[in-house]
Amino acid sequence: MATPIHPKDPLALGALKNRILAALPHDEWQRWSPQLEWISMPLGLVVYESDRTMDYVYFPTTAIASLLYVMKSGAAAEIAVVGNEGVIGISLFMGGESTPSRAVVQSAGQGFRLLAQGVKDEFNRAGPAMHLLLRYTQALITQMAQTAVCNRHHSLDQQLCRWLLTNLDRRVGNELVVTQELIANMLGVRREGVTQSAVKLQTAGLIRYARGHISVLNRTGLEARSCECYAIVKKEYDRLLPTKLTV
Amino acid sequence: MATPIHPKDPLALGALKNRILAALPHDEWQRWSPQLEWISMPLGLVVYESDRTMDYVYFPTTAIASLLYVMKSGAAAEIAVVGNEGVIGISLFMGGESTPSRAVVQSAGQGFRLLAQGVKDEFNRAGPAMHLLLRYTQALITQMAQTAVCNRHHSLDQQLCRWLLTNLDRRVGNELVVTQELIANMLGVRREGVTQSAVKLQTAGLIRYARGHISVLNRTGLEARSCECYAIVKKEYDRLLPTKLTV
DNA sequence: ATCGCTGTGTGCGCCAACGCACATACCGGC
DNA sequence: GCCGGTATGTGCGTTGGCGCACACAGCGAT
Repeated sequence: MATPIHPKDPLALGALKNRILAALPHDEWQRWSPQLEWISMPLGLVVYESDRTMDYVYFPTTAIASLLYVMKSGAAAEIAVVGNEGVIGISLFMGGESTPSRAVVQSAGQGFRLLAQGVKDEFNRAGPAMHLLLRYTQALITQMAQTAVCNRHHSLDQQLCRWLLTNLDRRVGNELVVTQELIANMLGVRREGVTQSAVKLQTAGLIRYARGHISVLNRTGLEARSCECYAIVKKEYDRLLPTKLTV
Repeated sequence: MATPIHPKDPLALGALKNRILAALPHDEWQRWSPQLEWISMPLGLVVYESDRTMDYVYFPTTAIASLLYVMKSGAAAEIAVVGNEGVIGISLFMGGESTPSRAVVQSAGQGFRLLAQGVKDEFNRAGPAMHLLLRYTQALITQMAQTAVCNRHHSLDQQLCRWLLTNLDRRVGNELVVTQELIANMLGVRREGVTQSAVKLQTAGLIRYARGHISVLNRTGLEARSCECYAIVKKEYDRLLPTKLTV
């Protein structure tokens, strides 16, 4: 289930940057590759809207999206993050076709997309691709569950560390391009609260930031300040998904 | 996908009390029924332990279980509730075999169980039963996601209303047998906080309670005091799962 | 060089929920 | 009828995060 494919095909090279696509066996890849569309995913792109049937599933490579629920009051809260390890639009193969939540690109980048019918067809073969998607879905479930726990019990300081680490894992390098305002929106807290926590982290020498750029200077330090939720979720992703990316 | 089966078979009569089992088509029911085991699920039964491979999946009929995560500190938080509408042990067919969370019977009752291999075999047929289980899983995902949002933004008063309604939906009658202490544990809050909210609800004439028994006197009133989360989740369950129970 | 917009820093009063400490009330068993 | 355990009620000081208000700092456009 883990043989990377077509190392000389430029499409495959891109696809290797997504953990799901990279894990597709040869036959599955043969069927998928002609249908994959390489796209740009700019900041703020609404990948899918709540209660709307989706047309595509998305496999981010360098982009990162947040699944979030927007309340009637307008306040929002992030439910999960999907980056190069996953796929956006699981409800297409889970059978519901839509969800009450929304997916928004929170860090611009690229990705692939695949027409809804394409995934469904592949899923209905009940082969390795289906099992891969289901295992990913279970990992996503764990992330959501842990988010619920985290929202209940952990401090903003801890949650900020977790958020930074979760996003860092889905990027190359040690820099995040995101404002404190945006982080606050994702976490569902006040911008001022994020500032205060960020000041602490910067004072402690763990991060350095300025106007929408955050550099992580001491990853281990962040992990130590984070709550257990980060490690729990990461462990589940590593357990459930084959082969980490090498690209 | 929705034809109830064998109305004269006592096993089927019991199974009709679980929304998943009740929705099984005839052929699927023929295969499952010999393997189903009717069991009692007492209060406190740990249906599955975190990170342990499960041996069975469970289909509660009158029992209700909570999926919860217990932190290193010992504090816990409920992630989702599973009662007669669902199945406990989705990780068996999702492919992960275990989860970091735990399932505990929170309201004693009965249910059916089915050996792990039985569900897997059925699931691998990729037929109606698989699609039914996946749609249920999506509903469960929605519940978890909404729990995350709720934990972030809503007051204890609102969350208590939601919890009562969620549990009421999985029981017959208008009475819950549960202590405030237990509710507090599930919600991940202080027992005193639950008392204070409960006093308000009783004063408002919405509920009446004494020593572990709560009677709901005014369901509509509870719905009005609850946050939007309750309705969102209920709507998704009704959308994703066929045919409400008639028994 | 200046203006304006965006992003960050900080102070202040407020409130929900917390931790702790007890008081009371009910129920079952001897 | 009493006793002990369980369930619920209540007060008090603390605290993390909120809402608001405003100061300041960097960066780009004219």
